Amino acid sequence: MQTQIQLGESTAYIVANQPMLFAKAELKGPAINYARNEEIFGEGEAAEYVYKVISGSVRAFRILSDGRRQIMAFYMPGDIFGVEPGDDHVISCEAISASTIVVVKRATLFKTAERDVEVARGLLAVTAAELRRSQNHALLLIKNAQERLAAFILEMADRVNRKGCVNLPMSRQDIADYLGLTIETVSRTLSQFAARSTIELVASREIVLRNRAALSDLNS
Amino acid sequence: MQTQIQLGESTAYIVANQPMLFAKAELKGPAINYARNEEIFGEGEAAEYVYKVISGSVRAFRILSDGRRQIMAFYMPGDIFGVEPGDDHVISCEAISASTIVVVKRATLFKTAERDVEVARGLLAVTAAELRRSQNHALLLIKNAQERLAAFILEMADRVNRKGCVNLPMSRQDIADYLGLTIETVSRTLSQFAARSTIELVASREIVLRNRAALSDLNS
DNA sequence: CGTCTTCTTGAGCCACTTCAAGGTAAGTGG
DNA sequence: CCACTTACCTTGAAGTGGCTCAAGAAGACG
Repeated sequence: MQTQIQLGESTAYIVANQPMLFAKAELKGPAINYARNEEIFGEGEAAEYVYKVISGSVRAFRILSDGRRQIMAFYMPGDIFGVEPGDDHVISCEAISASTIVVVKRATLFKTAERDVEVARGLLAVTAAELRRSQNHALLLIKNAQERLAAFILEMADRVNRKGCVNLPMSRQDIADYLGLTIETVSRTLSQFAARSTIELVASREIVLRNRAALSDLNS
Repeated sequence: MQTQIQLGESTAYIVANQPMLFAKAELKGPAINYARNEEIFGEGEAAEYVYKVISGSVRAFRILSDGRRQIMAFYMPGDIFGVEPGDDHVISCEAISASTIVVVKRATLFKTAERDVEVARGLLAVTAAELRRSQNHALLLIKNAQERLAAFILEMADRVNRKGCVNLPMSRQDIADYLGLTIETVSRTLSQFAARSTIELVASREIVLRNRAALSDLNS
């Protein structure tokens, strides 16, 4: 099993054993269902669990004092999240759509890592993948609107690809908060892409890539 | 020993054993001197070593195809850098000023981590600290120019504080590339802060904080 | 069918960028 | 020690990309 990580225009694969974290019998936990927009954990709460998306999707975010929201990441089926360095969560997570999520006690995981090298490696791999993701995100935030959306569409196409049709679980507001733009700019830029046949807006949350090269060019 | 990490307005301490990574006899490596602007490693190179700043300072950055540069982090004495998940560096590092840096073979470190839980924990702590740093950086990039500079000054004040006088090793261009602004906006904003006595510009790279509360207010 | 949410589109505005010029500091060679 | 060079920093004026404000369209759902 491999974990895919975006590196600018190229795509690198690191042999990550993240799934192993949840493969060991002792690390199996219950699957929990979350409703649309339900909070999974909030900023400031004790980080008691580690999570894995089975179905649905999740947004991880932070809120500034004046209400601005920065979405740090989206998690799709197969992704692990909630691994944080400190004892408390500094980010919040919510289900974007109705989701099934496996939870594992963090303490158990860390204790197992002390004696099981595989689990320790897995923990490091998860954290490292998260770091890479965050660094790519920071790189995205210095680009202009078109470039940000191109990067976003390509990222999503890689992650939820179904025969060329990209199905977005999140709203325009979620996309805007992820890309550091306003909802209007997101909408306008997608319309521009559609106007020049770079993409096709089948539905507001369903995109077909018509000209991947044009998007890649924008993705520096 | 503890590692300090910025979390918006509050400051959290995690019991990180990063120094342990370099405390073990077997992990000691040679100290190397780098000249101003000398490359320590470049994007695409094999990640053979892990580094620790003894004196001087370092910038870690990525370059987009059109030449835009994003500085991901600055490293000061005591900071460890170069720990990357993959086998190749995806970022580049250069000495900002003449610097002394200890280097340790990555392979040795990873091998030691297999049997020494302390070292494994240290590796995880370094990576996690880097993740936190990167996430805070991403949060910074959605703010306006004043807020970004306030955050930057406070971060530097915490890291290189010498009796209220903050000595910046990096140029305005470095600051601009770190904050996702232009050099002119950085200069103008600092002048604004000085005009309203929030800071004092003793020299272009020497700042005295006159009104920390005003900066904290801007730092959400 | 009506209500609520989400998305799109338009017009004007503003924060930051771009372009341009001048100032300051440090180093160098005569 | 001083002219000269070079790198770096500051400030001004004009331009612009994305934001704000506003209104309407398209879905989703009971």
